[in-house]
Amino acid sequence: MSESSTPIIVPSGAGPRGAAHDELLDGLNPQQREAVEYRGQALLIVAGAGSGKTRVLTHRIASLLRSREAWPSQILAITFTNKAAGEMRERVEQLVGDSARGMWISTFHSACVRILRREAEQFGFTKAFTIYDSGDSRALIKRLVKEHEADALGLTPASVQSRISKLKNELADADSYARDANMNDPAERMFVDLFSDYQRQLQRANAFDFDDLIAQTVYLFRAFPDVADVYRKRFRHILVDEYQDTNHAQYALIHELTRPVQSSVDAGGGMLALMDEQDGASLTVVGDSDQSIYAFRGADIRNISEFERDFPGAKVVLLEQNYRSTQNILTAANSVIRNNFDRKDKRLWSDQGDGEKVVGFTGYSQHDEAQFVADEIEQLRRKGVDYGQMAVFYRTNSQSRALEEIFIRSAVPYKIMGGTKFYERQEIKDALAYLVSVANPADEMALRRIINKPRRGIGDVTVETISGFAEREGITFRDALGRYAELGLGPKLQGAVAQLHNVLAEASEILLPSSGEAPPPTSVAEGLQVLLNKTGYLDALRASRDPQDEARVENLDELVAVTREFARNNPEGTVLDFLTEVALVADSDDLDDESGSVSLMTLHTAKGLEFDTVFLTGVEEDLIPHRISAGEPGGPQEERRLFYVGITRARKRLYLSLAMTRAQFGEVSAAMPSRFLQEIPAEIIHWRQSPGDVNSRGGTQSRALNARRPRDRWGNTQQLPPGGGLKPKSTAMDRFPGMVTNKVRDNGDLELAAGDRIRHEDFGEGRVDAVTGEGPKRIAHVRFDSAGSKKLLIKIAPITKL
DNA sequence: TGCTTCTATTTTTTT
DNA sequence: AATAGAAGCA
Repeated sequence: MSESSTPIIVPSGAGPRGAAHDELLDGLNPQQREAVEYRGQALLIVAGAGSGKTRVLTHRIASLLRSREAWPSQILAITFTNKAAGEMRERVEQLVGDSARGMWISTFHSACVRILRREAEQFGFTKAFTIYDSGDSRALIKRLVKEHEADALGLTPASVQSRISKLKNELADADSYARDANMNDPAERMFVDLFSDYQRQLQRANAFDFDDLIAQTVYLFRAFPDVADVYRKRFRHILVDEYQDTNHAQYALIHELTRPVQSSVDAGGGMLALMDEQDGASLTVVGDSDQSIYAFRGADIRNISEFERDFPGAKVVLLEQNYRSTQNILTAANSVIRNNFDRKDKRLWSDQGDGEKVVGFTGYSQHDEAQFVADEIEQLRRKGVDYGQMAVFYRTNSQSRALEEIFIRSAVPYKIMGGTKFYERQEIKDALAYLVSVANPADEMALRRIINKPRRGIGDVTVETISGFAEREGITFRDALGRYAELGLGPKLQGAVAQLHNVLAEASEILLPSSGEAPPPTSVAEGLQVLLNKTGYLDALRASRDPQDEARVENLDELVAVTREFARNNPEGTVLDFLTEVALVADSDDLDDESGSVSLMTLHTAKGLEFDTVFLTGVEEDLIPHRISAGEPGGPQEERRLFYVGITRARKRLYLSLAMTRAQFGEVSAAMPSRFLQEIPAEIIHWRQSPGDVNSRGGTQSRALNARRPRDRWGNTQQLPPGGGLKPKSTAMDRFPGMVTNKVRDNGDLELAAGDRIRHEDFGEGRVDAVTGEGPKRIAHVRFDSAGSKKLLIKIAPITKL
């Protein structure tokens, strides 16, 4: 690439990289240094798991800033999660101090929202646009599918949604799709109709869905080169983390941003004084194709594997030394990932020594497995390992239930990352829909959601009446509410509509004062409370006899607390800023890590994190690799990468566990050990209880237990125990002294003291060593005669005092 | 319109 | 097993 004829914005080029840099390079290995110091248009850092890539990235940024090669405002760093962004910002701040302020360090999505809020007016949106999460867009699609009666053609809301999402990630729209589709097929025609209708509705509601945030930004840049140039001139150094997980739209966005700027400089008086070409921004990407686990949402591994082709002259740096894990853990990881063909061979190594062996365990049921995990956690805790340094991973969110149940009973403090998100709860979505209805009156979806919550007697019929009126008059649905007297409704309904309208108007005055003054920081909390109280939403919940509604009230209290917290952190923040944050911040980004608890999360959420001790549970066929992945192209390989990601999160101790039977859909079925287990060399696994142990033949072959299930899928029923039948038939149960049944009770008032003897339904008799905690959280520390020491939550443990 | 009851479906992963 | 949606009835 040609040298840039450096224009105004770029600070004077690099001075000799001397003394000032040394401390930034301290403690880095030669490859890491190279990655920090390289200066050029394009740099690919192939960073194996635990190879210190965040360190390299932050030091690279710091190095650019310190040498005055870049101002903070010229740096754009993109990560995949808000949490990663926050961490990166913090670490850069540690290196360079306050000057980190002006940098953009954010996710693709938040960066795009920021750009779109500024530029929305360019193409038919307002800056008050709302962001539809997948639930919102599913609701909209569902309505459209119904209206078009598309189900008759075999189109379900779910399938339509995922197809639209995939297409958007490929930057296709309804028109471009229609050009290549077989339009003789009525189902295809219908899909195209739905797609374009969906897009029309979004536009009308002044809303973007998740995929639009990226795709529409690309569209904006392509349609308005002047706008794009503003950002191209501004961002001179772009850094992208987890590049292997970018999809086509994200790739295109990066491409647009790194284009050379071909712009005229306005010399004043409308005269174009000189044409100036400036090189595109320098691009640094970091990634590891072995950790690509988001193909299902359009991530294209080719973005990284063809980087050198896309950016000719790109420099590639390989980081293979792992600073995180012991050699045994790395050996396990390497020997698993090796089985993926079509990958560049890469071997992580460590100089930390072998460390402990990987521990394997096979439980009878998922409860049994969970009990093993809980016991092991307690034992490690007694040895001084912090709860916060232990994590439990699983493939699917539903697996967290059994773990949670046992953890509660065993008084293991835990937190679940991700999963059913706070912001996806009904009552929270309702409350947010109220805020949206005020902030973005064009959003009919939000209004429809809350128009009859709480019950106002406004049903489908009335909604359609209002909608029809709005259409005839050419006004928005929201405005139609304001003209309640003209809707031709009965007096009761008219009153209900009028009341809703008035509350919305009142909240609007608080949140977006018509005087044009900036609302005070407390306005969001205030507005929300007005909406919840004066609409009667809270009253309805309080009056309800559904016990769940009590929890809903608490959740709403918490939401109000969140708005207050938001106001503290963002004194200038408006209701729009609040809604944006809520839409884009996943629960896994929860920044206040309660360091005193064990983290539970899916393997996907685990990416990018690390823990001293990792429990990888449910290592079974049909779970990992997941059954559904088998049919998908590249599915099994992606599952293997996912397993690999899980293994490489562990620093010192890795546990792999599975269960012989697993309950799913309310039915218990036999489970088989995952094929991935066999890929790990036997000598580095120490099986506390191997699948072979539980196999009635006592063989080493991995087979499912012949549990007393009539529907054992191999048709086996019972077999003789290894000993040849001297003892009565051994059932699998004999081998599980710690097996757990599924009973929960309430012994809220059971009084226990040290020295008491108790009987536990699963663990037998034992002696109480100590009682700690208060009230409903009282915990008994019990030494059982046969099952060892355990902590039990007295309130719910199945125990009786003897 | 709203409540109750019955039925069908779900669980792959997420910004 | 749990829940959301549909259908049926008041």
